[in-house]
Amino acid sequence: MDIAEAAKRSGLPASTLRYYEAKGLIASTGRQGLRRRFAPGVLDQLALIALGQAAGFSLDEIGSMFSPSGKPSIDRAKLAAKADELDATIKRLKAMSDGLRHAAACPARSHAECPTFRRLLKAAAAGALDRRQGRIAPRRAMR
Amino acid sequence: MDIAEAAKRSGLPASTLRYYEAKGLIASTGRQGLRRRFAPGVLDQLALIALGQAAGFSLDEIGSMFSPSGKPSIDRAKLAAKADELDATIKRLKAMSDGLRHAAACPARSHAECPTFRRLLKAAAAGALDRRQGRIAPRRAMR
DNA sequence: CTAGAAGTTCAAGTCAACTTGAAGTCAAGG
DNA sequence: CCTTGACTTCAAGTTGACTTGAACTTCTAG
Repeated sequence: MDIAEAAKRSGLPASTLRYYEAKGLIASTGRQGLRRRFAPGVLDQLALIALGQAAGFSLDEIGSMFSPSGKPSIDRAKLAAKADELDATIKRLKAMSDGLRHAAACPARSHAECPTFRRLLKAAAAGALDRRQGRIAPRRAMR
Repeated sequence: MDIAEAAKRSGLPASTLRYYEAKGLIASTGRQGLRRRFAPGVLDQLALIALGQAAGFSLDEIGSMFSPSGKPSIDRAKLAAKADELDATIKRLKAMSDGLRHAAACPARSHAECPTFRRLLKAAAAGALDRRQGRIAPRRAMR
């Protein structure tokens, strides 16, 4: 597979694939002339990277979690710790979602005065302020 | 409240508060000499901002969702749409968490060969690749 | 009254994750 | 054979969310 096909099949621009290769996140099987060739497995690898990103890991973290061949390369305890982190993030997100949904539905004049909203806010904000972590990045344009 | 106290109570550096004020996300009640004074309500406002960030909204989005006084300023349909977006993100995060936890526990030699892991990966990755959005930012150092 | 801690502005720097541009290389079709 | 378009490298630019530094002004304690 050449870079154009890998790009097309993964939905990522070729520049990103080169960037990931330079970072050591993926590997090409070699070159045909100057041109990179990729094995089909690179698509799984890219999916894994996208997944890791969606879960809030930086590219460096992803690189340290999985080798360019897609096999987990860190210890199980660390993976479990990441899962715990993720679960905490999920809880806060759930609170935010509930808060937004309530704000959308609540008939109170001002949400600042609505006890339900305040409770939700307080619960979620406590987590957000104290353990400021696990933010979700601004979403990019869909392609 | 002066900026130092607001900083201390919110856990944010003063520079961030100035930055938020410049962005129109919070408002000072006025100046005492050159120095900003903040009403206690600014703390709720900051909590709301932190919450919005944790949920993946950019500062601009937060600014358009809530006025500097903390009242929701956009329509309810939009809030509900954001909540839906968030729920989708939560689903992917949950899949990632399950995937990590499984990777930590699974006795298979290589996760690439474990059917459970592959199923989880496939499900989550499909979402992550197709609708590339709602990433969580790399977490910053805890303070 | 004066020293110094803490406030102020404004411009510039930082970081991650890419993207873009310039300049060059190469393979395939007409 | 020659053009064309996809590929290559490398450096520099972009964006969001801040942070840092320089130069300056104030409030507060002694």
